[in-house]
Amino acid sequence: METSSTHAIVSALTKAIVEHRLMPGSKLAEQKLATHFGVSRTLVRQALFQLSQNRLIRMEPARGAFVAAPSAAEAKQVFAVRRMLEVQMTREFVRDITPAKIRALKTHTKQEKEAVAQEDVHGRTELLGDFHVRIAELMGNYVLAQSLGELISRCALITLMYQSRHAAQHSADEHEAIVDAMAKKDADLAARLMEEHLIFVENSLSFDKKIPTHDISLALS
Amino acid sequence: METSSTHAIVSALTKAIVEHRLMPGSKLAEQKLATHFGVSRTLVRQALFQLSQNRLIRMEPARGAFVAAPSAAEAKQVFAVRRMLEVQMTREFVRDITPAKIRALKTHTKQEKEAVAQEDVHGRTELLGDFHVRIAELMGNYVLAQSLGELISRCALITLMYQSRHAAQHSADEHEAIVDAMAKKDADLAARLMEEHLIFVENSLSFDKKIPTHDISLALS
DNA sequence: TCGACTGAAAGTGTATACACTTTTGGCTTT
DNA sequence: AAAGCCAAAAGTGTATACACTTTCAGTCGA
Repeated sequence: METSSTHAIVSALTKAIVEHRLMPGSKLAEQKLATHFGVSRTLVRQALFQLSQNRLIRMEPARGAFVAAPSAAEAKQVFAVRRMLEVQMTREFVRDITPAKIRALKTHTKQEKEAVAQEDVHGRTELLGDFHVRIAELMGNYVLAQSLGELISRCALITLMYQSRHAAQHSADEHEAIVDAMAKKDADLAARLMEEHLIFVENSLSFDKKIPTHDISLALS
Repeated sequence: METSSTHAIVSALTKAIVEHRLMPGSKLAEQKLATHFGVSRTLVRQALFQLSQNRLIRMEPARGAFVAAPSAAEAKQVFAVRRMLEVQMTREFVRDITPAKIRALKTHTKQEKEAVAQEDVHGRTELLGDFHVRIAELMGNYVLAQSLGELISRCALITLMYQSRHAAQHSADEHEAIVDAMAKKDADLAARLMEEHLIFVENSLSFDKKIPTHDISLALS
């Protein structure tokens, strides 16, 4: 099993949703998606099921699939989980840190700054999210990396936090400060900075904008 | 969408896998499952896809689905994530604790002890896992509760930790000690006990036993 | 006797068919 | 003109069909 067609559809839709090309509430009609991707509804349905498990879409009986629009309460819960996970992760990362790992993170933050400077909105959004996943990967804990990745996707869906250049710059700076604390092997400081960073990101949530895109083909092309 | 037939199949298979009625490596043939549940392969496939996302089964292209047999490395990663999450969860739980929540947990540990005393293997396994999820639910964080639930299912798949009456008794005792520390609002102690508890459980992992059950109907009936 | 071929059986992967539900647009009625 | 109603269109839910891959038993050859 494990067809790669389905995976391609999931990836394309995930990207579109996370990048807000498909807005929360948009309907995802199976036949339209099937035609767009050149496959049958069967594969589209598999992809939609997968996305609904990741909470990126919501499926209503006999009504179809819609891009999820998480409530403020749910957003707070997701961020609370991220804080629990990432504060401890930061501590444990510092415990087994190596020069190579520090270099890897510094390379990453450098890329972030470049993306911010160049107004590369797509690139920077992805990089800023990946920073957190990257730490998990460098620890060698891929279970953690995957779980975090899902939580972060869910966050990206509900926040427009990185939309403003200013917020992105702020996040990139905080990432840099975290890496500096890590390099000094100051676990307490790094953990505290990580917590404050996540609180900052959470506070930049905005729940008021809703401009649904209904044109699936446009959003995916 | 969101058929309840599929959900019933997922639940039945999850239960069978977690309870080790279906052993790691067992093949899950679609037509056999379809016949067993009285549905078409379509619904079975949906259920299998869902289970593969939860990492309870593994799907190989054109070869089919098999009950997952996580490696020792993966098991360690899962437990590492649980520790990160639950130690912090314990702290935050104590912060907003109420008498009602303490009562709820005490009721739970009481049930655990009864199940242990009565040698109710199924009941105690479920209760011992649910203790951790219960804390998340009492915090009102259902995102956390769901994530933890998945991690715990994955643990149950790879451990036979609760199989021995002794280990179960030990876990139940540790749960009680954690609740006592929580009741005293001693967050540090509760968090430390939770960490030690998870380390104990992890250390009681056993990777040597493998007695595959291939008879699906028998395991599910 | 053992290993390599072969063809049938079993099983997976995708598409399609069809029943049933929701949606929609126009028509009637007030 | 607005609200309600009905039929057609669109869409979802499940089953089935069929092509292709893997598995396996039996046979042949060394």
